[in-house]
Amino acid sequence: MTAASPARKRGARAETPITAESIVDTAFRMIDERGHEAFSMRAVATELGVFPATLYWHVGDRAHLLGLVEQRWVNGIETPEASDDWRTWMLELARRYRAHARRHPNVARLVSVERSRNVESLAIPDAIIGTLSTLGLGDDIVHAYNALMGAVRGFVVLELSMASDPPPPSEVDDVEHDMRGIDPDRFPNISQHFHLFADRALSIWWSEESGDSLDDSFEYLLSLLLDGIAARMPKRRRP
Amino acid sequence: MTAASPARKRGARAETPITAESIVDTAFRMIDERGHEAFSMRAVATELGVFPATLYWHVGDRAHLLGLVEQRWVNGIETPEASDDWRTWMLELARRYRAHARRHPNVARLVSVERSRNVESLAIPDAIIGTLSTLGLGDDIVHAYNALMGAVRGFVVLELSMASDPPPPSEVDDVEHDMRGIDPDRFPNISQHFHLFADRALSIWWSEESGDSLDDSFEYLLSLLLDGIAARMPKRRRP
DNA sequence: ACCTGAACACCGTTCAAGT
DNA sequence: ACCTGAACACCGTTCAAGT
Repeated sequence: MTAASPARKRGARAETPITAESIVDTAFRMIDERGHEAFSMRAVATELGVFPATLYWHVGDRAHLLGLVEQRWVNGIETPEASDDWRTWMLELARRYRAHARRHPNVARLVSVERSRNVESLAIPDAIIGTLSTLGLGDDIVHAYNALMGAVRGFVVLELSMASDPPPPSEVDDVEHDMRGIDPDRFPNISQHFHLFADRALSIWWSEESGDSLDDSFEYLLSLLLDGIAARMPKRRRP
Repeated sequence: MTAASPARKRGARAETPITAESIVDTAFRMIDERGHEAFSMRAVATELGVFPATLYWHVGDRAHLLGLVEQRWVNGIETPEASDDWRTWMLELARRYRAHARRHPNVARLVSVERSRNVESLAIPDAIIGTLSTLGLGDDIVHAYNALMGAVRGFVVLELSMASDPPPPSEVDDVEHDMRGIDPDRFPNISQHFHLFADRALSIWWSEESGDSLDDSFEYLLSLLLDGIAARMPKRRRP
């Protein structure tokens, strides 16, 4: 039986008509549930019961489809309602961003490495710039923006790249063993502070369950960033 | 003529013997010079004049080869000599890291997204922990480490993902046009501050030449991070 | 120990041809 | 306008067989 080929006549329409939306839907779900390795144009087509070429008619090529998946992903992030305190607003946005990324780690990771220029996903940048523009930073506003954006998104990407590329369960003990057995002569400092860093730090990490262990580090990073920006605001400003 | 298949007898040795090192060498160079799309197991094999299976004997599979490429890449970063001022040391390391990444953007980007658990590439983490451990941060040392690591590496990854996935020259004008023509009603803040952000900010970027435009933002980020850590050090410490 | 040669099960993408 | 069916030029990986 040819499960891949839909039992339909040449050129005939599908029972359930294929739309760009249904394709993005399916792609998102496949990546989300089964990881980036499960995603391919052919696999999406098979899942929808059509031939690969059909996708190209509706959404263009693979890169374009991933752009649409990215859009859907960022649209899932709700910008916090305006607040009179810029810090709580920024803090809340950063937390929501990270929470959303951790809710869909496979999607978040794939879209953050494959594409980055998408006019449709500028809602969050715009909101951040809006908030920063009230602080009187002058031309430094662009640096504050880049620093926040790069640090927060970057932190989350790195975190995800560890969490969603876990060693196969069969090897997790080997990795842990390697880590615990690192040469104290080559890596004296890691060895000495191993109890603090073990499975709790970027690059020094192996299990999958320790997912919340970077929560405090993320908060620490945010306080560094926001304190620093606050310190660079002009002392007194007129409304 | 079959340029792909080496003119050699079944089972015969290659003239120039293939080593793991020569394979990593070739893979690094191909990614570096021609981008990640030019890299494949088969392409590396062809370049070396051997059959694909040969690579598997020497370096294992694709993921393992990329791990070796990553090692070679990080080994290219020289840790600064010990300094009595932790800030200048940390600053110098961060600058070298970014400079090295920008020297080999294609490699840096590929290895930072594909693998992240490599016992061989812990030299830099170890050095950072060594420096941080002199500051008296207590258990916060792990958060300082994660914040620095995540922010700095993350910033650079995002920066590279814009620089090394440039729109094809044929489309660069379209992208710029799209950016300049964004709807002021949807994105009022970007529109208002467009002159500051145009081609100088993450997600608001199109050309390839504007590569140095994030230099100042990177320095700004570093000062936020280092100032913040300094402020969290105990006021007076005994030697 | 090291490499060939072939095979397997996939990819993304294009295109003429059908309805 | 929308989809099939087939084709093209690729992948990563495995494995028996050679030297």
